[in-house]
Amino acid sequence: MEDIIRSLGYLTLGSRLKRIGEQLQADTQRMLDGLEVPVQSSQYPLLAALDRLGPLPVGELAQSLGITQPGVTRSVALLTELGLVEVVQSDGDQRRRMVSLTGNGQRLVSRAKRDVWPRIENAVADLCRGLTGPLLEQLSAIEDGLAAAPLERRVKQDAVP
Amino acid sequence: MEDIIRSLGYLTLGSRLKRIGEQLQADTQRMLDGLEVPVQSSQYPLLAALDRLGPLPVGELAQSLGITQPGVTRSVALLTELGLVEVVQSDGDQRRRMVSLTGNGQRLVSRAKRDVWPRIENAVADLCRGLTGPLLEQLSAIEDGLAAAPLERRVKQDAVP
DNA sequence: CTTTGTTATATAACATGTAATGAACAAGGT
DNA sequence: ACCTTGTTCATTACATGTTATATAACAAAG
Repeated sequence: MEDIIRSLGYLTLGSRLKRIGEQLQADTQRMLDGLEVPVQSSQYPLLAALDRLGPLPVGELAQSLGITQPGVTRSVALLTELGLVEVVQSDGDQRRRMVSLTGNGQRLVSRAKRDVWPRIENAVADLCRGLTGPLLEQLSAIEDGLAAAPLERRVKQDAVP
Repeated sequence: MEDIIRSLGYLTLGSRLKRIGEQLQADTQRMLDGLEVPVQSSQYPLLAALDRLGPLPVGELAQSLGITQPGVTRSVALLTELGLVEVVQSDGDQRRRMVSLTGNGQRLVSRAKRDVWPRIENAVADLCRGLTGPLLEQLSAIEDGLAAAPLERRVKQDAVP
């Protein structure tokens, strides 16, 4: 069965990148399923941003993640519900709402940084190992690689000694 | 403002691909807005698949697009509503529903193939021109390129002489 | 020819992106 | 002191992907 998105080349590059991204996220999700944490893989960038940059207002969080503000507002509401982040009114400007990690959120990120993220990085690096050449060929190699062995089967057991 | 998704490298490759794909689709949408057709850019792959492969049952359409069957069912309902595709029961197996382009759908695809798709392909090819090297660097170049000049400003006026 | 498993599609519920709009607040000129 | 205007965030409506499940049609076996 011909893969149309692949056949159409540059014309459907957007659809193709989106599709590969979704597949990678789904694979990553399966790697995370072992943890007892009820957080989707797509929420980790937000947590990582707070961990890396410290408390941020909603708008700057959106900028640093490259998504729009309503998306951040919704994710923050979800993660607040889960007790992983909290929101306080800014001291100066009453419009700004500073988002920060809670203790639980900080603990989750620390654990992920130690136990999980290195595995994911290794698995993706393994998937992309040796890739060179034109973009479309690299994408085909990634698609073929994921079909042959999804991320969760690319974890090196000695990745975190 | 640091771009977290970009900074995290392989760890967030999935989010990054998805984000670039969405941006490309949005740019493409703006290139299509000149047409009077109320079809989102994301629907074109389905139309292209029918044009290229002929009438297909829902399941095979899903396979050829690399998405799941419920997604196809919904898109087919939408495009049927717009009069661009139609569904007939298969002759043999009454479970299968063959999807095909209507006259209007065929005309839309023909027009797109002649007037619009070459421009999009050219614009994306221009964006990706000269890209080589590791995947993450190519992605950065694409992000920078889109920020510098979105697709709609990359259309060569003589692309379709 | 009924029962039982499989296949094809539809439907519902959810996730997560977008754009558009409105409310609250800040800031500046008169 | 007030308007006006811009900024920040929440809310709503939509698009489009997913998974899980229901339903209908077919196939195979007694």
